[in-house]
Order: sequence, then C-alpha cells, then structure tokens
Amino acid sequence: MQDILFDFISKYVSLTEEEKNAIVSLDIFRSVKKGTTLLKEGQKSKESYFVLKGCIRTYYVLDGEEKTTAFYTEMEALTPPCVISKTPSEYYVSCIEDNILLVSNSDMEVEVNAKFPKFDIMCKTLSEELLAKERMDFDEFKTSSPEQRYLNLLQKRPDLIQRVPQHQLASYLGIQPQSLSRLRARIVEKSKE
Amino acid sequence: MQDILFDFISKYVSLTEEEKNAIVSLDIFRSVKKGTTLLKEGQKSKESYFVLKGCIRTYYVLDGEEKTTAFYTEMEALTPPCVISKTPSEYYVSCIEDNILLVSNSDMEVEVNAKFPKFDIMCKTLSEELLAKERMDFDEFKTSSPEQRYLNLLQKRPDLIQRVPQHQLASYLGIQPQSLSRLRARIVEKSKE
DNA sequence: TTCGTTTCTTAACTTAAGTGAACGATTCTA
DNA sequence: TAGAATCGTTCACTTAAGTTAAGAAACGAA
Repeated sequence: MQDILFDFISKYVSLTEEEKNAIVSLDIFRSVKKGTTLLKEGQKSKESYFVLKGCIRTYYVLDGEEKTTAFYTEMEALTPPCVISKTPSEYYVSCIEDNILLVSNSDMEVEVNAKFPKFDIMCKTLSEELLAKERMDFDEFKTSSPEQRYLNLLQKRPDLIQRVPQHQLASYLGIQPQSLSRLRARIVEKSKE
Repeated sequence: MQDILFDFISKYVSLTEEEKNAIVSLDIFRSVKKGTTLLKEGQKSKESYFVLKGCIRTYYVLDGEEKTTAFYTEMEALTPPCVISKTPSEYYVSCIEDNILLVSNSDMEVEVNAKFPKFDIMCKTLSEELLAKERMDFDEFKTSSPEQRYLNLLQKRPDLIQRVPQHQLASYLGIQPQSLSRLRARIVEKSKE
C-alpha cells in the first residue's frame, strides 16, 4: 500500500531510502470505515488527506440540505480550505467507502519540510498543478449545461457514477436529484433514436 | 508602482534590499494597452501575469462564441494552465483595460528561485492559498443559482460589474447575456415591491 | 462627424431545471 | 425480521434559462 504513495511521490521528486523510511516512521497511514466523518462544519483542523484506497467527499449543509461539491479517490489529495485559512471549516468531509488514507498534519509538514527541503518543492509543484486543474474543471463547468456535465463525467470519471449515490452526484453536477434522473432518462431516450 | 508588488510579497516573505533590487533588475514590469491579447488558443507560453493595475480576462472560443471564465484585477496573479502542463493553450488571455503588469517567465523563475529559495516558499504558500480560494469559489458556484451568483458578485466584487462588459460578465456567471439582462430586471422589479 | 459594429435590452417562444408529491426498492436498525 | 428511513424514479406543475429576432444605444474607426 505504501508503494502507491511512493509511486505518486516519484512523479515529483526522487526519494532516498532514508527519506522513505522517515515517511513511513511518521505513521500516517490510517484505515477509515465507510461513513466516518473526518471533518465537521465549524471545526478547526490541520489535517490533509491523501486517498490510497477508497473515496471521500466534501459537502456543505445549506438550508438543511447536503450539497456535495467534490469527490477524492485513489491518488488524489485534499487539504481543506480551513487548514489553509486557519478558520472553522465551512464544510464536512466524510468517507463514502472504506478507506485507506494518508493523514498529514500541517505542523508535521513544517518539520518534515525542514528536514527534507525536497518536500517543499514537491508541494509547490503539486499545488500549482492542482490549481491549474481546478481552474480548468471550473471553466468546463461554467461553459457547459447539466447534461453536458454529466456526459463529461461519464467520459472522465466513469467510476464515480458507479461508486457514488445519485443524489450526491446530482449536487456535484449542480442540479437536483430529480433533474439528474430525468436527464439520464432523456439521454437513454435520445440514444434509442 | 513597484511598491504594490513589494506590499503584496511582504504578506508572504520579507525581502532584503538586495532581493528587491534583484527583482527590479529583472525588468519585468510592462505596460499593456487595452485590447491587447497576451495569449492565444493553440500557443505555447511560459509567462505568468501579476496585475499591478488594470484588468485581464481569460476566455475560450467555443462554437465561435467567446466564453469568459475569469477576470484578474489589481493584486491578482494568473499562471495559465498551459504553462504548467507545457501544452498549447486552450484559451485566450486579453486586456480589458490599459494595464500595468508584471510578466514573469517560468525559466526565469527557476533562476530566481535558485538564487533566493525564499521565493519557492512564497510560491508554495501562494498556490496553496489560491487553490483553497478557487475551490471555495467553485463550490459556491455549484451550490447557487445564476441569480444568487450575480448577487454574490455584487457583494464580493462590485467593481467588476462596473468595469466589465455585460456579455463577458454573463459567461463568467455561466449564463447567456440575455439571461443576465432579464435577471437584473427581475431583481430591480423585486426590490420595488 | 458619420457609418458600421458591438453591446445591451426587450419580447415571444422553446426547452430544461426546480418543486412537491407519490411510489416502489433498497438499506439500516432496533 | 419487521418497521423505519433513505434512495431513485416518475409525474404534473412552476419557474427560469436558452434561443431567435429586433431595435435602441454606445463605441470605434475612417
């Protein structure tokens, strides 16, 4: 399981055995059961998550309704905004499946970075990449209709549609569950013609 | 004008006079006329922009239509995704107003960072912050209606509504120009009641 | 200044999303 | 296992956005 992490890191920097051992000795691998809430609205947190196996989601509760805005699966990392801004969280983070996560603490990162400056470089590269990706995703969302967004998702992350409940997918697409149902029926209808 | 830049940088790291001089000597300040296109679709580029004065926008051309997805004004920075991914740009970047920009080149940054490691730290912090902000903006977009988005913009960036053409604002809000007109009329109508 | 283009608004019509309700099917839990 | 809650779908109705078209206003270039 650690190999997944080191494969990932190797895309950014190359690690010595010593460095790998240092990471392993931090004891940051954690198994988390489906349904577990990792972060609640109003909480403060210093934790970032890297998904080795499973799927986590972020959601807001607005007018008593859950609004799911993102999913993180294998090889994806989440640092909640509240960790960066050091303010109480505006959203929840919870586990859609049984997960194996890498949980890091921002205090710990300071230490690790002091020891291995390489890590700062990796974090910089990684967040620049993630920012570019996030902007492209946002642009794509803005410039397409709910139906196009669903078809896009079908192309780009077909696994999500299988492993995630429909009503969570719906808010991820920016619509109501009923609209997603209808839209799917419409697509099937079109494909019959 | 340089002071704006150093004020900005001072929020992340403190610079010595030597370091400030090194930056000034890079000669990266540039005046750019309204209407200038800084980046075209299909082009490769290594340039990032920091707006000291003015406003730039990013837009796609889809089916012959311009789709504006972002505006960058004073104290905001843009590194186009194509600079990160090293692939041809998917969008255009152009100047809405006469601008004073700081234009940096990714090759140059490597040099500067080698000389002043401080810069890597700043870039890391900055992109982490921007990523967190981008995600929150995206979340807000997903969870609100076009009308709510417009009202939000009115709160958060009222200047944009003044300085940017309506049809560009419309696609920024993810709707057609006619819908923005109608929506504005609707809001005025409501406020009369 | 004038002509042409772009921009903004309005209107009528079409299409799709929001809403509220109902109904099985599935899942959870006591 | 029985009962309750959740989930996905469908329907009818409402509301708002997309589309097409037209006209007025603002802007730019010759």
